[in-house]
Amino acid sequence: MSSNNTFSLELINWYSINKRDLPWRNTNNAYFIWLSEIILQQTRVEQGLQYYLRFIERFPTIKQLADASEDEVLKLWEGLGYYSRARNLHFAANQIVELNNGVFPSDFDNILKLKGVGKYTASAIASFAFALPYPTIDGNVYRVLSRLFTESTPINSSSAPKIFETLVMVYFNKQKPAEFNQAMMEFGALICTPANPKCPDCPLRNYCMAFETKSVSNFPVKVKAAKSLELFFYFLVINQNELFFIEQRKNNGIWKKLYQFPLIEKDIALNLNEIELEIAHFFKSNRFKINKIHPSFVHLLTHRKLNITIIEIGSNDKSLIDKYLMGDKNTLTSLSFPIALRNYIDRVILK
DNA sequence: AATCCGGGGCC
DNA sequence: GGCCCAGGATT
Repeated sequence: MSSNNTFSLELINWYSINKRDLPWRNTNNAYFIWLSEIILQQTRVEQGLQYYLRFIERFPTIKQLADASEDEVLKLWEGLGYYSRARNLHFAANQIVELNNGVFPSDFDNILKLKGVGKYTASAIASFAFALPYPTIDGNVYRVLSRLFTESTPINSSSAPKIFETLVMVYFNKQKPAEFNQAMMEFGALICTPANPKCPDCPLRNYCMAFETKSVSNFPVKVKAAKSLELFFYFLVINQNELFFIEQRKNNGIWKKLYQFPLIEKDIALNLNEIELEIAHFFKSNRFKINKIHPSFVHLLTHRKLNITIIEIGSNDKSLIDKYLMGDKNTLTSLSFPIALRNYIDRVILK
């Protein structure tokens, strides 16, 4: 297919008129573009925008990001979710400083070597920052392509990447890779939306096989996810003269490297008597008494339904100081906690 | 090849 | 209550 195919020209023309004015679109700085792509992984533009502005203000250069502590990067990321993105971003900044003297790599293979950068993100940076001809296939593009071609392969199946790479190359514009890629994603975000796509206003509906066959609502096809697991989290808040017992999550699983209060994690709900027994067992001590049990609330993750109960307990048992960090209110403010705990900390402890 | 990893907005 | 979002790492 020639790179000046009418589809790509009409798409790019639509984009030039209708694109949103976003800060990472007004720069050629590969570092800023990389940062925006990491923030926007599985994240809506409106949700990521303030984080992007915060990061480029605090870390104007890769070197400054690399020199920061992991805790500070996580704190700046607090509330955005998928925290491995922040850890990998920080790690990759150090990769760039050590291996390339702080200069962002300018070829696809070396961009792809950065931790946290997969094929999509490498293609996005390569095309946006360096005008290299790599197509981006994100969730938007999967959806747009599946409708254009009435492609029934589930977009989250293992065979999807190869099939949709072939489809995108039908229309890909190698002379204007940045414009084509951004236009396809913006088109998916604004016109060819998941629910209630704006087909009556669609400038490309003459190319759309799903529109022609009145089957737009059947695409994209997706394999249903497994039912999420329900868990019961009991956070134990110990406040001794304005010093709080906290710990950093280390093991594999959610919220890795974030901070939290001592946690009893169960797969069934506990009654009051069972909670008391669990606390005694947890601390191997009978010298704790419950001061307050806050109403339980549900915190939903993609694969988990967490029923969270925050329990304030008291003790004069000093034997625990070695096992936990002792944080004051300033510590609670400055460290990165899961958002469910952050809400409690801000509302109840810090007021 | 399947599973895990957050939080928020929309329907 | 389910789905989706400028996906990637791990097993």
